[in-house]
Amino acid sequence: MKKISIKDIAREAGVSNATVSLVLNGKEKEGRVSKEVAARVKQIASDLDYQPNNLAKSLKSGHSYMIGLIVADISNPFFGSLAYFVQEEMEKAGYTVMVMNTNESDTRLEKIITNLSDRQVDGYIIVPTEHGEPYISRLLSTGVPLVLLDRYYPSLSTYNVMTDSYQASYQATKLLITGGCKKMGLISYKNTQSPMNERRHGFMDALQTAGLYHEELVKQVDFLQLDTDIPEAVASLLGNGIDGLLCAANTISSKSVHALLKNGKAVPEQVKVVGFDRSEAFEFMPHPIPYVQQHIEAMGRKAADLLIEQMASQTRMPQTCKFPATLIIEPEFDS
Amino acid sequence: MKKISIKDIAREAGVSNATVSLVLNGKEKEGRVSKEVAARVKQIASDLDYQPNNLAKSLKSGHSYMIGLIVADISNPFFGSLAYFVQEEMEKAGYTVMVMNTNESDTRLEKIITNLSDRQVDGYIIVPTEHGEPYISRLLSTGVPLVLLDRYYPSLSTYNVMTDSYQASYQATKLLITGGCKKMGLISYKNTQSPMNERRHGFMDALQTAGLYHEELVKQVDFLQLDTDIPEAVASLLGNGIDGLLCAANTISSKSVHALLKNGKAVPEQVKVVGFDRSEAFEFMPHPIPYVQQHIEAMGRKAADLLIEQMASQTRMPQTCKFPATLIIEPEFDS
DNA sequence: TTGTATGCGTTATCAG
DNA sequence: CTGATAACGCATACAA
Repeated sequence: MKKISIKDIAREAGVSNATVSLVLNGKEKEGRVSKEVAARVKQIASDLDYQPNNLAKSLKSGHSYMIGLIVADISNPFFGSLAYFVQEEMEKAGYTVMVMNTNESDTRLEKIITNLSDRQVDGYIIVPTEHGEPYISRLLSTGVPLVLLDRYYPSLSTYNVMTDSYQASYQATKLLITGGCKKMGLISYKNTQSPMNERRHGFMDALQTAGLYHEELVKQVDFLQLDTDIPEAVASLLGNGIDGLLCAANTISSKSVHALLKNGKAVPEQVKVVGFDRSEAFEFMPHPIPYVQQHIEAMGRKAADLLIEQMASQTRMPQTCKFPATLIIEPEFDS
Repeated sequence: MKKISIKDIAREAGVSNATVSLVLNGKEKEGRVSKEVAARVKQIASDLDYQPNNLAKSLKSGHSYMIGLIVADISNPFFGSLAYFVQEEMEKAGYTVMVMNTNESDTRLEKIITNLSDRQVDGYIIVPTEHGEPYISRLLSTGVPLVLLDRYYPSLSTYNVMTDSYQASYQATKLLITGGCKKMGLISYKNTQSPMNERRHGFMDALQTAGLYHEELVKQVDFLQLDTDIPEAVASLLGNGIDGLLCAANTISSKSVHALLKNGKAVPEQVKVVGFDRSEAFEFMPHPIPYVQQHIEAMGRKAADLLIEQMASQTRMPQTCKFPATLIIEPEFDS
């Protein structure tokens, strides 16, 4: 079952492969090929079930119509959904999306970039890892179209698409304050990147404005050790007598609430909780947990559009696009 | 910032590109190239930051070291995790994984296959859609290495990797029975493929053996309309007076429990529930929901290994690999 | 209107 | 030990 090429068609049709190429690329309009020949070639191509070799096409044309989407954790539905929308949007523009996974590892990021670059992808949408700046920087200097998603490096002038985490966090914290909390804690990731950082600052600023800030109530947990770090953080916060808690990521929320309940605290009667992004678990709480919702679809599509624009125009106008988050307060659940 | 090629190195080093190619591919051992030349070429290559063009390599060699992983719903953590492990395993063997998403659409499956095939991928791991058989069949006939994951078509002789859904379902149903349930319902997807089908039959057979089967208690809901279909199904089942419920997919479980509670039923006091795969929500129930756990990691790795084996040996020994599921009963949660 | 020749970046064959 | 040269499949400038 050998693959058949333009040559095979040319031989079969008794014309040159140049002619075949013209016909198959719809260039016969330009007064180039006679109707009869065109028809015959097309017929033979479909008879032989001809499939063009895009590798060769890309080699020739210099672009592959593939873009790389590099996410931090493909098993996290947040990134899964993001990937979904990016793919949908890129598909409309005729691009194929290769989804790759770093699992938050810088070395993997480097490898993946090398790999994709070797494969001549036309552009990148990247959720950068914490210390991946050098690799992104190098990529940037090659001039290849690039959009950073969900996080960015302040030191680099890139296209960025993300949630306004500061605003989101500030808003969420204010909800706790207006709800009557006097002593609030935060559990965030041990991560210095933009979103976590902004979430911490939004929290701290909101509290400072209200005169309620306590440094020791800002906890950071390790992405890879949630199961031990979170109960620990919660216990510590309870020791400090908190009556409110902000969880700075979807993966943190449910485990934190779980720990609170284990410690005999009623949520929200004794400790009010607000989270980032929805968790399936929330709707089973007698009093559902409010959360700030990121606009995943909008971000995914925007990132795709910015990339498409770059690839089309071959120019760069770096911009940071921040989407506001929406505070969601679900109705009471009457069981 | 033009890409530099073997030619550039050759010119710089004053040798032919053939020599450069030899050196860069580590073929200098075979008594082919002198040490000095080899060293110089390597030096220049790294100075110029040479990156090989894998497109050209693939064109020449006929394989791309890329494989396509086609999943049904990339935003579902089940497939996200599967993708994670497939990727990890393939990476070890030097392959890059392109993750693609059908969103359960047959036409998209067709498009994706065409697309990947155009790009000369070396193999496929596919979670097939309900009516995608013709496309898989066509692919199979080209002789390209292929593994079906999670689902399969009985009519096709393919490598298949999946959970033993029948056993899982049977086991789960027996748990309900031994728990004292007398009238049990099932909520599954409106889908005729292997896993759903087996889950239905495992359920029915377990009940029939116990003399407790009632045809009207087997419900099917639409993948795209869970929010309306599930409450409806639950209401209907409750109208029939069920005291036990099996949910045939992770996406069904939490919504079903939610609907039960809305209807004023205590879980599990009045209605016992068993699910497929873990849901974050489960651990917040005062009495956690037991579930059958699929071995996602094992399946992902196995699928990858089978594909690697096929690609390496160029031979085919179609086999169906069914992994047993594990019944998980979490400890009571004391809040 | 069609064919010839060339090149994209590699690798492989075969001379030298 | 090394260098031409052909070939992979396709697109295109140029000739005819």
